[in-house]
Amino acid sequence: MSRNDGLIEEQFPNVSNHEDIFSEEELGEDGEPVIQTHVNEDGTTSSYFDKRKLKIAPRSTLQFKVGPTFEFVGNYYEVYQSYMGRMLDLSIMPRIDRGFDFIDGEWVGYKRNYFTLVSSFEALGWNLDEFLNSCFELQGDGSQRYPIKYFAISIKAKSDDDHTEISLVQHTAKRDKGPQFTPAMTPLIPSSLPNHQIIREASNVRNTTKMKKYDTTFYFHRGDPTNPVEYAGKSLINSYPNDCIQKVARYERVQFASSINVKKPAQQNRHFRLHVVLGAVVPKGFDRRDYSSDGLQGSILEFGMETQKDLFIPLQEVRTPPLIIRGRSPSNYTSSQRIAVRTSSYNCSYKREQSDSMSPPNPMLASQNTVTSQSPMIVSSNKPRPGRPSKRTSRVHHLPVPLESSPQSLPQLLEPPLVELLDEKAALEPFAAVTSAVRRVETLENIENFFQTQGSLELKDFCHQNFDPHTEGESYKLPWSSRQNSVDPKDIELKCDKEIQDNLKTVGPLQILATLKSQNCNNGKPDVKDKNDNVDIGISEKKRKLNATSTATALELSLDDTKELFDGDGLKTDENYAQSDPPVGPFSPQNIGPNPAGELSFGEELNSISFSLLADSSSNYCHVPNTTLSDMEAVPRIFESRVISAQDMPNNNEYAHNNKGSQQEQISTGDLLPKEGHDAMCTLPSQMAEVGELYEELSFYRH
DNA sequence: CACGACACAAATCG
DNA sequence: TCGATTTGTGTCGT
Repeated sequence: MSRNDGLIEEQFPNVSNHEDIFSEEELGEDGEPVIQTHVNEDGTTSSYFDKRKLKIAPRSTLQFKVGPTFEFVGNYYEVYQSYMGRMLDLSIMPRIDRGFDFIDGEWVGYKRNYFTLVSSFEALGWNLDEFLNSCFELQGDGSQRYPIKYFAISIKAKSDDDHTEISLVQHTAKRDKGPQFTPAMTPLIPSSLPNHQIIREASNVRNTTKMKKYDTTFYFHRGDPTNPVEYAGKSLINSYPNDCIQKVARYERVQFASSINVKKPAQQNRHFRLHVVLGAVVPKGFDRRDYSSDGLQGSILEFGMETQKDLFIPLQEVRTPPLIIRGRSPSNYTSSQRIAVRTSSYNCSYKREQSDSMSPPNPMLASQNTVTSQSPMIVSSNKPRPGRPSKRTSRVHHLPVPLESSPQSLPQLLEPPLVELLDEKAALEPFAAVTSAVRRVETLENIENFFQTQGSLELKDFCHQNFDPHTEGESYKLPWSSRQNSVDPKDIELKCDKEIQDNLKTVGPLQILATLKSQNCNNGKPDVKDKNDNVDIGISEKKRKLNATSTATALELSLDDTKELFDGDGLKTDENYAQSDPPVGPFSPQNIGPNPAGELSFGEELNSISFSLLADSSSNYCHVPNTTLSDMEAVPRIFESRVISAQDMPNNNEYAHNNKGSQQEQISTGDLLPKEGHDAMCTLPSQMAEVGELYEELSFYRH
């Protein structure tokens, strides 16, 4: 992992001793937690934070988070096993793993940022081999049935207001340097849905060993000699379009089209929904006479080459609750929130009084704050902001920042709260706070003091209730502020505070909400018996253990003094398909409301919670035959209307020359996808019609 | 103000 | 440990 491991482990033992401390640190000016953390099913955590208030590094694992639970939309056509007549009971299993935060009761995404949606589906009651060895037929509108070539999943976005479809765009890891395409329909076989953590770990794998490790999780290789099962020639598995068949549809690096309007004319937020559709692909002869393309039956997609068109017939559909997409307005980023932050804190007369006995703000210190600090509370930065070098970088912070400031100068303003915070802390604990032009270490006491005395007025009550300076006697160092306005998840210190909100665990800057219900399970799982029933259906109640062990560097938080947090079954409201409006987040009222006992309580099964700050996937590695390697790496891409030329790829030659580690994967950008790569083309962009349009993307990866 | 394009920077990957 | 990669987002220019 990283250099911070030691720090975390070293500090962790202290956590249980300071449960009552750090009650406010994680609270912002408005009294809301800056980060709310939800424990996922697999022990990983989803940290929801408002990008207007807190900027997190682009590659931080905190950018991965489970999104909203999907709700059932409907079942459409029915599928039966050929000859036997057994009806298929299908269930879409989707999950969003990046891109949506639960903020103030709404699911919020960013137009400019990627989101990840993954989905698999299951055929209830079927053994995979049995399933793949069978044949299935689609029950048409009439009495006729149509042979199913394969099953597939597709995704789409819709406006929740007018139900129009919204374009989605997918990028490769190369983003601007690579092609863009619409999320493609993905032929799929039944499979379980990999954990959120697996999706995280597998999100940017280039290492061949690692790719092999995940191969069986995501792919089924038809014809793999190591597969003991022999499939009949006419079985379903043999009618899939490629030998490499996906088990999980992974839609990564997806964005809403940049052209969408995220607001209604009246400036209200538009709401969108992401839909996942499981369908069956049948030959074009499908009789659709009774079909209304825009009715509840979903939509039939026609695709394939002219000579052999196939139809994607929807079988089941699920969707997210309404989503808000924030546009590019500066108001949606921290850079625009600084005035608010500063004024509310900086102008606090209460704080001013307190400051009398302290050193005045020290702008110099802050301006040179290269600090190795780590509090996520520091939403401020004293470092040049990302982006192009500012033309105003010459600004010197000699004086406390004035309250007035033009929007233009804003980005360069210091964060007064930080400035004061640091200085005041230094004044309080001069011996503990190492104040250096380049480095500064803060003590917990100082931090506490700051928040107690400088925190927003709304927090005062909490402060008085929970603050107990005597429980924290030692120089428990909390590296303070730091990577500027970014928060390193590894820097987050875990602390408990069972009194703030009964079932919210305060973990340093994080609030861990331990919940027995997962928003991921049984998504889109309709009542199996009642097809075409859009009504809310029962949720299968899978008891989940919260003490899931994480493969990551996990911090076990002792909860000896805690009891039942939830009563499991009674709290699974966000798995209730009927509750889509308002959207139900991970923090349902039941979850975050105080409980009568006034204690944090967890389910009986919960003895500990593993907070996985950073997943160390190394333990998950395993070996897989190398035979599929070339396939795995042959990721096909198209470059839409773009002509790939020397101009477009000025570094092409360099790539080849620097291609030390890779064998022959290097393929010039203009080359067609090699033969063996075809089987790996499970995720061809939907617009791709000809192999000739394919370009090897490896050149992008091999530098 | 919105969007395409380019740029920077910070964590991850290998 | 360090260079390459990936991705949030700052910024310019239209």
